[in-house]
Amino acid sequence: MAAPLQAQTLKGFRDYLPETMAPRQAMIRAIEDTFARHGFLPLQTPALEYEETLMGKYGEEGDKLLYRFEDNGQRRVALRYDLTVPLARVVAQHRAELQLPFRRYHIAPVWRAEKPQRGRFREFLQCDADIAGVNSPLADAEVLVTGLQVLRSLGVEGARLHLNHRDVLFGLLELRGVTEKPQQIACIRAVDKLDKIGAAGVVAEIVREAQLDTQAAEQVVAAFAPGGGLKDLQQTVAVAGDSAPVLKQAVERLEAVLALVAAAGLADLITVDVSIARGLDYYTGIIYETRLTDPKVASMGAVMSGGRYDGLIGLFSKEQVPAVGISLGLDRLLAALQELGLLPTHLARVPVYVAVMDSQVAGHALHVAGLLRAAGLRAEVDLGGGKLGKQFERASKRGAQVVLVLGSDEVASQSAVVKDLGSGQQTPVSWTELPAFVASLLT
RNA sequence: GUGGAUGUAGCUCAGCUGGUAGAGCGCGGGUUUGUGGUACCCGAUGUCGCGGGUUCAAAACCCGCCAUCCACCCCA
Repeated sequence: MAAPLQAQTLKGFRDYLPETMAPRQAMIRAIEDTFARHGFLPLQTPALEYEETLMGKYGEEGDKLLYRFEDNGQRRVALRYDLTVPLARVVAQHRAELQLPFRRYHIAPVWRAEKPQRGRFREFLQCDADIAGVNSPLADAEVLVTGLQVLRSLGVEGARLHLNHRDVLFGLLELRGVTEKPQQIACIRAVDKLDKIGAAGVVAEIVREAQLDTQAAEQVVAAFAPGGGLKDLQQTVAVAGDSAPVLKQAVERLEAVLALVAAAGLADLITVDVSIARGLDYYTGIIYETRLTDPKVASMGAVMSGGRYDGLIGLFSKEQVPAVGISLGLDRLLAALQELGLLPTHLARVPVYVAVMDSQVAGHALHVAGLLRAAGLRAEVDLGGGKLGKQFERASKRGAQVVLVLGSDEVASQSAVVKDLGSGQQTPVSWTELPAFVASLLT
């Protein structure tokens, strides 16, 4: 006999066994439901796109991480890297059929050829909600509120959304005399690491990467340093006055968005954080990331982020269409929750087990199981046969909560013995009473 | 892409300075009659990641490869 094939998954790709898939699916449903309740409609797009659709949208690094290849018709194609660029393509391509503002949600896997790490995979599920067609604080706030409500509906505690604005970054730098784009980007990259390598480390990196002198670098860091909250920004604006119009406008935008989120009762989940940089590729307005505060999983990075991208759709169309969105990385969130022991385990178990005394009653067992299933209860029928003790053993090993025993006596009286495996108590119940009785045991 | 750590039964791991492998959990069977989980008894586990080398002898030492994890980079 030939040796069996190697059973293996690709690096960075994973199987989701029921133990993780069951809670994962419950989360997906909750997210979808929350998106829908916030007025977003479902959209789906192909996993594969033309290479040129995706190339150059994510920056140098991003291009390297695209899965690219040639299809059987010699077309250059790539697996989607996110859900935002496909959305931009859709809005441009179906512009005539869509009514603006267009609100869509999209839950689907994306692929990035990165080096896998804890909480970082090559295939992972993104859950996005975006609004195309409106550039306003209200649209920004609507998207943020939706995202925060999603986290709430998932029961995620200890998450914090760090909000910033792209023009705050550039405005602060220009105020310090850093006006060259490459220098600005180098500075922003460095500042992004403030909480990781400290102020001195950031100064060093700016001197090295942006070729500023130490004094200038220190000034830059000072502009971002002291926690970098909204108050610091407002103070900076007050001092700078009209000499920093871009900065002023960005800060006003942040104020407006924050006020709206506060009115929705979610202010305590958001803080302004000028050190948030994010990909500078297509973002043009607010940017943000959401991190879990528990130190055990803080290093896994952001679980939900996004921002405003008013120029992206225009790349695919003559018309400029502003847009803003949020993106939740479900598999990273799931990995974090799993590590924190916050995933429910009961979902991967079937609560009702129907024992079958002998083959004579098999048909009746199916009938009884059917009564429960019709009532919305999850039930499985024993398939292994054998002694009743064996069947009970299987039931409890599988995590069932209730076992129904069905023998010829029970069939004769149109009843079943219902045993609660938790308490050990058992009761004979007629078939008509069965669904209600079992349901009462499961609550 | 750069640097570091790890790789022994399904899982978590032990195996001291080289003498061809162990534990716990899990798994299978049993403790007779239509009752599981707890207890007791018995049992099977394995190219010691892969390929070379050193040696009388390698799971252990050396080299290469692969995989996983961690940090950097970047990100969800």
